Amino acid sequence: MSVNDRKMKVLQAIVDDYVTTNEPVGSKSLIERHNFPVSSATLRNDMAELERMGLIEKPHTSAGRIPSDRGYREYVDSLMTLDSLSDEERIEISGRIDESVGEVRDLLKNASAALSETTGYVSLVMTPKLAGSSLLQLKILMIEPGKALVVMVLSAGVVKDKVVRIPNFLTPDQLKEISDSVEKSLNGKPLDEITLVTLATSVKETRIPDSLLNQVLYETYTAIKQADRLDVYLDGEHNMLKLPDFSELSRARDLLGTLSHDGMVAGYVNEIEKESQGSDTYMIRIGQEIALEGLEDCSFITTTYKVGDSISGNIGVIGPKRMDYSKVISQIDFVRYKLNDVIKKLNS
Amino acid sequence: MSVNDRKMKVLQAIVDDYVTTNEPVGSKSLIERHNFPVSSATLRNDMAELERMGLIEKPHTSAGRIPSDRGYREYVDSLMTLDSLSDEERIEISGRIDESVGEVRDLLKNASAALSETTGYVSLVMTPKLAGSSLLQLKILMIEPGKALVVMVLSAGVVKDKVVRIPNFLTPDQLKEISDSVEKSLNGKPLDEITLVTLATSVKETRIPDSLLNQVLYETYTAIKQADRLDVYLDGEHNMLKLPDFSELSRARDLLGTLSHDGMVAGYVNEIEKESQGSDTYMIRIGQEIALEGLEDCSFITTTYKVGDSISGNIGVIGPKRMDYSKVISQIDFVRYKLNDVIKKLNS
DNA sequence: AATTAGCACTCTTACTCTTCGAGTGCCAAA
DNA sequence: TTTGGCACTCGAAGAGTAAGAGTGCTAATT
Repeated sequence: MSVNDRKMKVLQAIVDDYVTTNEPVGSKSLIERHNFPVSSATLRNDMAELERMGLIEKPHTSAGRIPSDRGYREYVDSLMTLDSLSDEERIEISGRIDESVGEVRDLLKNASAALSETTGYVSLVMTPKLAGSSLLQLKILMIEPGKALVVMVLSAGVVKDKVVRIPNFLTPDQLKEISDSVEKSLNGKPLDEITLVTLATSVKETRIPDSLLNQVLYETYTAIKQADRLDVYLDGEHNMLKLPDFSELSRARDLLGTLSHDGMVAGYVNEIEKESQGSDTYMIRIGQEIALEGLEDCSFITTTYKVGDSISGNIGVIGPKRMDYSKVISQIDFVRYKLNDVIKKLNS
Repeated sequence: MSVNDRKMKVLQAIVDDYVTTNEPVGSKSLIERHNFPVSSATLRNDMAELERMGLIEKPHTSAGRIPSDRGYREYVDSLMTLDSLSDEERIEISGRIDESVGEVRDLLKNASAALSETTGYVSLVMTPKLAGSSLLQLKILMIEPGKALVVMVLSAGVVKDKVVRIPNFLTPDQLKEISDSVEKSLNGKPLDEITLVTLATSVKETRIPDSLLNQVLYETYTAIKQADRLDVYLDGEHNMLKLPDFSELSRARDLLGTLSHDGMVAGYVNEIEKESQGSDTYMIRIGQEIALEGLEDCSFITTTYKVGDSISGNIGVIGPKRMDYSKVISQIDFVRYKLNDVIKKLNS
């Protein structure tokens, strides 16, 4: 084993130990726990070298070493060995997700709950990004005078709807006329290409007064725009309070404060997804790499789940930097697998 | 002023001071801050008496006094003077709630956000209890072969719907036949009186094979049952970490742990609502009175908002026992007023 | 050149001791 | 019933100390 190889083994051992014990690891305990065929003095030299390389650091002069952000990065990129889930965990997760009755919302919520529970960290599940999907059907149904339901069927079988207000004296027949011509002209159009103008030009020959028509079209438009809204299901925030990493109240406060703005988190996920487009399946951000206040001591692992061919949503975990990356990744992976599976069945 | 009156004034002053300073209040500072026309020694006697009565207590021998749960109770029931909201607060809350676009879900979420933000505590908004409301309309619409949308219009104008699966080869005409007869027989029925049997007997003369029919009826049934599900919007949990009352991590952990089970909280609200049925508009639980783990140092104030005549939902705040009750109550009151208002407009 | 033993040095953590002061209870006088 | 006075209690805060884990460096060894 070359000297360089050993240094990497040392880094790996430091990460592993620190992750489990949450204590800065010193040369002596390193020897004890792992069987390096060298003395502690040699490890001290190696560690000094690793520190020069910026992979580990000391909290203070006379303490052991902890991995730096770059150290974790090296670990995640090159040193980590992926392991697989235990059967109990699979069963636990499967159970949680299978118990969702019907609604996609429940499904995603349950997936998030399952993920936060098995990891013991914060989980994140976002609704699928529908902006790119297209409109297969659109129906406007009269509920009662003045009130209608806009029902949209999107590609990949997603159904969205919204109650809208319409002029009181609009008759069901008139509404049907509008509905039919709107559907005809929008059929197959990607959601993000639909504008108020598209809608307005879609209904041409009609005896319905413009003012009435416009109100209906406007409401329909808002319904369409609202359909592709991203919802975020964060779960397990309170888990963070159990971690020694956040035993300082101020850290916990900052973290939970930021997490409570789920829009911010969602925005960030979209951002990093854009950046790392097409590269790895898993997007891992470590410590300072995360551009969110209060998450400096966290790592953020996200990936995507699929709804049909072109539509996907995000799923991920926010935990302490000091986490068992390999385990968490396999946990996310299984949840994602189950999610894909259940959604496929749901839509088939 | 009789001696007894003064004792109550003293209690009031102690609560007021303790709420603002979070320090046990002693006889001397009491004299300084309020102008009692007596000496500190007299107050000491009064305080000893109040302690004998179980209204205040000492954290330790040589400290000032803090209100006991019973002390807070006395304060809330008899001593508190209600004050009203500042204009800024009204505007702030109004803005937050008015910005909700259309969906009831958004409205309730925003109301909850507004409430947690203005109080600085945890807010709770529950969806209206629909169990008692009745079914005005029910339509089952074919979306595509094998998939249908069940749309329900309930009393008070609430619209609920759910995508359900139906047999693949069921034709739109057959579905319409089922839909029409179901609607006819269920029209006006309270939700909680509808059972699978009711449904089954509603469709009698038909040429549709039983097996197909039953699947549709069963799915419709689950859609109806799901309609009256209670959702809970808790917000501002992280606010509790800012309070000195929860600077002990373990308390904060227990509290947030319990709050994360929003089903538990919802269940508790339903329970206390049942108990205090018909009494006050506001239900206030203080400290140990709250039968939820981790909320021993909290108070829980709830009230109801209205959707139409007979339907109502719950809204409330969970904060530290040591809160400005009068202020929080007026804040809840205003949010509730706005909520009632917006909902009325939405349904009109 | 790489490894090792040894040793002086550093820095945190935990504990003890002390002091300070706010607050109390109670007594005797008004 | 109220008040001044006083001894007493107890927590909070600060200082000092000892223990221990870990380091870096030097000189010897392989």
